[in-house]
Amino acid sequence: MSAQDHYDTLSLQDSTILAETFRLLGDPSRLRILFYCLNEPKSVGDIAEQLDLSQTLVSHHLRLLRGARLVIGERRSRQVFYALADDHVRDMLKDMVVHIKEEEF
Amino acid sequence: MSAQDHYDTLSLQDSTILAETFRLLGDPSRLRILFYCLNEPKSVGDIAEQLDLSQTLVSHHLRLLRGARLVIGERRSRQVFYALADDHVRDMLKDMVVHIKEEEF
DNA sequence: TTAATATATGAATACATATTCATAAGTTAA
DNA sequence: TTAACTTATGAATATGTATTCATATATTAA
Repeated sequence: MSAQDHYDTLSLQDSTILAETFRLLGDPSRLRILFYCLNEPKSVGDIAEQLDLSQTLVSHHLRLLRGARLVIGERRSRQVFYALADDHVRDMLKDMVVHIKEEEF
Repeated sequence: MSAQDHYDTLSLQDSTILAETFRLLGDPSRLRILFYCLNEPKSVGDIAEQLDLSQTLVSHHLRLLRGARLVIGERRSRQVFYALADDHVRDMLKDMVVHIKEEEF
């Protein structure tokens, strides 16, 4: 993106794409899943157990996150390990936490 | 936030707060409103006209955004001008666009 | 005051979605 | 093969929410 590009007009299409990502981040369970997988891949069962969510629910959420390319899954024998899709997603999440924590409530 | 703090565990409370913000950003109309007000305050009627949204709908969305302290409104005689609440919100939105645009789809 | 303009609010509706339950599908061990 | 383990999927439900309509509130002009 060049320096002269501006952000103040968001096309209908761009806003829809961007909103879709935000919408997926707008659920506490999904956010916790993403942050739990932030640094290293985690298995579905591990996620469910550590975050105290049902295995079924975790699977459903992971499917949505996969569809938006926020995570990728890799099968290792019986288990499937999920990780953030790339560093952009990782940095984005870290940035968001910084921004949120900087707000005084 | 100090350097030794980590991001990989998001408490239930933190995830709820963070998700609430993301959820609000996860709507195309609200996103467009926020970006339209990114650089200078805009009146409700101006927003509605330029984004082709009903005045009522814009008001409803602005109320939600106000509630989350993402925007602030200032009355100038008959009109009310809305602006982003602070630079954190502004930077956050700009960062997100950069991240999204960097993804190759 | 009344009229006109600008914004906000409450109710109603239609649609989306988070969660649970039951069960299927994939993988490994016996 | 069967059995155990792990993950995914489809249906059902209950809750949430974006949008519209009608109307109220606030401000200014006449």
